[in-house]
Amino acid sequence: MSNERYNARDSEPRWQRKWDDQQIFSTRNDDTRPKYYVLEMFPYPSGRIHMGHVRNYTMGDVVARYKRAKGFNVLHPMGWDAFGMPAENAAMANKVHPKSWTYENIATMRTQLKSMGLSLDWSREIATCDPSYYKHQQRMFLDFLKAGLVERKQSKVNWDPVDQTVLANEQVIDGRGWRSGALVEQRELTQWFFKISDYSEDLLASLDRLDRWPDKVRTMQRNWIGRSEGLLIRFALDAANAPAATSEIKIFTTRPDTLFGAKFLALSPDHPLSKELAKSNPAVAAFLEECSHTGTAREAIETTEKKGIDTGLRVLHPFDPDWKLPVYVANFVLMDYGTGAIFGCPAHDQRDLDFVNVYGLGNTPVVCPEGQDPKTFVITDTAYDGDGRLINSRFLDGMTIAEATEEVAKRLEAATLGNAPVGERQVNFRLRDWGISRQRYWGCPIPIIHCETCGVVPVPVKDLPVELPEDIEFDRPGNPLDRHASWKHVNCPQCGGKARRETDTMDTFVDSSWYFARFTDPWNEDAPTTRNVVDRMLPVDQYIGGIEHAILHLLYSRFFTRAMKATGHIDLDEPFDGLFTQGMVVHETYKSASGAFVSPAEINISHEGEQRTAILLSTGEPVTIGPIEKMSKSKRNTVDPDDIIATYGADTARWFMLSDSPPDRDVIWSEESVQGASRLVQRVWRLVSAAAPLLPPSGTAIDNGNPAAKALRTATHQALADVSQSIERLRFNTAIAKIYSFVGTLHEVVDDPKKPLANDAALAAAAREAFDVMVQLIAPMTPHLAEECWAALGHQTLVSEAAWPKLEESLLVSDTVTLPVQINGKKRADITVSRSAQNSEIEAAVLALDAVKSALGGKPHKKVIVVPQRIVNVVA
RNA sequence: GCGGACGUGGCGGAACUGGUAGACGCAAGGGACUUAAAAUCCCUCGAUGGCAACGUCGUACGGGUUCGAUUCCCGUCGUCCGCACCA
Repeated sequence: MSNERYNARDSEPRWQRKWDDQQIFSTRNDDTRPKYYVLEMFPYPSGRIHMGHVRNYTMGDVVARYKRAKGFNVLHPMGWDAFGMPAENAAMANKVHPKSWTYENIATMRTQLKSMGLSLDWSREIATCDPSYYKHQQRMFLDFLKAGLVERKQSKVNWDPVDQTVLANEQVIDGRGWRSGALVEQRELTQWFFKISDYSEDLLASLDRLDRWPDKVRTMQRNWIGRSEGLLIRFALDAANAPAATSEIKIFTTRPDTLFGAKFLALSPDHPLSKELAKSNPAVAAFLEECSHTGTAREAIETTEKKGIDTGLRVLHPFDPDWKLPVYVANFVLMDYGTGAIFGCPAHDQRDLDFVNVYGLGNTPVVCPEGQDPKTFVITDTAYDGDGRLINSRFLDGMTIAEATEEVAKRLEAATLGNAPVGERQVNFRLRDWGISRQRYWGCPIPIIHCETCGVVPVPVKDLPVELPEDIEFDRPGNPLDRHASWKHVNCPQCGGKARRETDTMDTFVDSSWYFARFTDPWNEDAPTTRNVVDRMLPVDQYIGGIEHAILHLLYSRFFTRAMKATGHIDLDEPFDGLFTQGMVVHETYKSASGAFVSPAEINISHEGEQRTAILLSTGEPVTIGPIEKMSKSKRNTVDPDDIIATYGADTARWFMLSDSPPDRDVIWSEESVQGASRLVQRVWRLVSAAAPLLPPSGTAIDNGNPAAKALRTATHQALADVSQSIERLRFNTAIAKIYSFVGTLHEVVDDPKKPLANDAALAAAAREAFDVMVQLIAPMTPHLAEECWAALGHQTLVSEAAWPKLEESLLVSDTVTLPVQINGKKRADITVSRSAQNSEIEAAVLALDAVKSALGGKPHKKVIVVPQRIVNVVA
């Protein structure tokens, strides 16, 4: 065999140039073949690509290359999610302009991505920070505004004191900013909102149809949208001490059946009535003040006791005007869910029970578990929220929860208070509107002008884009746009008078909510989309990215697509037909004796039997091998893709990323496994080099009558079938395993000491087919190696442009089939029978087997189960 | 607390809708080639008993359904993820 090693460093740039020169990956919008849109979540240009990118883009590239070979018009673009805080932080720290910082990073990362050999259409590259992109985003903002999908309102917002900006609910994790990690504060600000809640019902219901999404993501979105059905009940205030302007309190409940167990009503501290009462009641005012200091962090919520204050108000029970309930303000009632007020049924709600146990209001059980004697059913410290039948509830007694719920709803719908019904069925959602205002410079300006006389005035479309000024200072915290000397001072487009620009910019999640649509025609300067193009190229057929976007980005994009539909920019509801969430790249951690983390490049690992020990290369001191964790700079367990590509080549990195773990699970990066991948690359090259001179031209007729040739063909087409199916299902690790096996088979053929390839024309012809197919099978994963092998096999074309081999299914079916024979479920023998054998024939043949006879020991068998083409089981 | 996923050799993992458990890779051990090393090639590799043929056990644990269970059902334990005072 050839001793010449495959030289990735020489080969890879050569093939990349060739693909580039021939523009084979640029996609034409007028191509009439069926389209297939493959998209990986576009990167934030942080500086350099990391292994997570390598994994993500390799997976997408395999799908893109495979679908291209299968004859689809594949759209596989790349761009940059280029606005965001880090650019401003860099500006503050290093005195570089966010724009130049961003574009320099893009240039670096583009070069890195190109060195991976991705089949991307770079002619469609976009950066969201480019005015040619955000111009259209501003246009859509104005369209959404006109369509009533944008709202400006004062609201309590999550304020990140470190980044000095507002955060959406989705961006607050455990009470902390998702980026800064700072404890989030509550502030009252006037903000722009996208009315995502208009689509709550649709966003929820449509999840059922997204059957090519992971269940996990759908479940997370369902929980986030949080639909619950219940009853809105209006409680009349006891006129004796009701405030002048108020005669009722509205509450929302999902348990109207427990109405006879009510002990109190409770208002949120933020409820308008609470605030009203505070004006004349110092005790209430003091309580509200106390509540405003309670944190929103999870720990604060868990440890805060249930507290309240009796307002002195009383309400009348809807079914009994003589039954009066006290009205409290309570710290555990949320203003932004339901009506901001509840009725408390302590026996069947733990929070209510904790509350009454503090204030001594008692409880009355009204739902009794089946089989329990109502007379002995007592609630003390644990509320009962299970099934049962109603007790202590007058006309509801004996009903199930569902029956009682329905009965209460019916009666209260029929009853009136003033001239409106007392009860009203209502559906509530947890999902809030999406606050998009950010007090930052490096974002898309909100195209609005505030005029003293005209109020809020949209920037006329002809004046778009509203461009960011470039002369900007980052010497102080806060929004630099607001401090700019001239930028915000403009004339009102309506009256011409003095006016002020909106200085807030949009949340960067707006930028990424429609980029997939822009990729379909990034050249259109007049509109965000070109309708006859976007409607044909979308939806994205396969979207690939990290699970961390399960709610934020994926929910926003689903909303944005609907809003674009409502404003005529697209005809589509769901942007992503198939979604795949890939796992992380993780690595061992290492610590020196001093306890500091050490990077993998600084150490050497040696084996003593199964023991692994590590030492520091520089000093020889021992290093502790720590747990496997997500690659991160702080743990110093990162591996730079550039180093790997320089040492082993992009194909090795790609192959490794696909091989070890299922793509949705974490993959452990290890030096040994990378070397395994590298071995495969070299092995394929050696094999092809050795075989090429012995093979007849492609297309040479094969004599299937030759048993060795037939066997090889069967192996070839089995591999083709298995690998194709694995790629279709995104099971890259099993595709890789099949390729390893098939390469092993080819190795046996080439390495056979009898050298039949040189002497057996039929086998050589079958081997030609086998090698051609093998190279095509590896082409989506290791495209450079595949091109090199394809050329070595005498092809004048590019394997990247070759059609996927045609499967000959007849080769996969043999005349005979070997069935395992079990006795009582344990395998004892094999039997080879004709494929068309009748069950009775098989049964007789099996019973005649020596192994079966001896296992039965002369005793009769009970029965024989024959599963055709699968297995035979003898029941003794 | 609620919801979801998962638990298979020394390790990553495979096993289509219940049908030969451990494919493929990594690590390890033995051997060939070499002056030597690297590279490459061959063999072994779940546990246990046996010289061997072969047998027994084995997919977190305990039950169940079935001719047959890693797969389905019930319970227990553990790990991970998401949400969380949502009425």
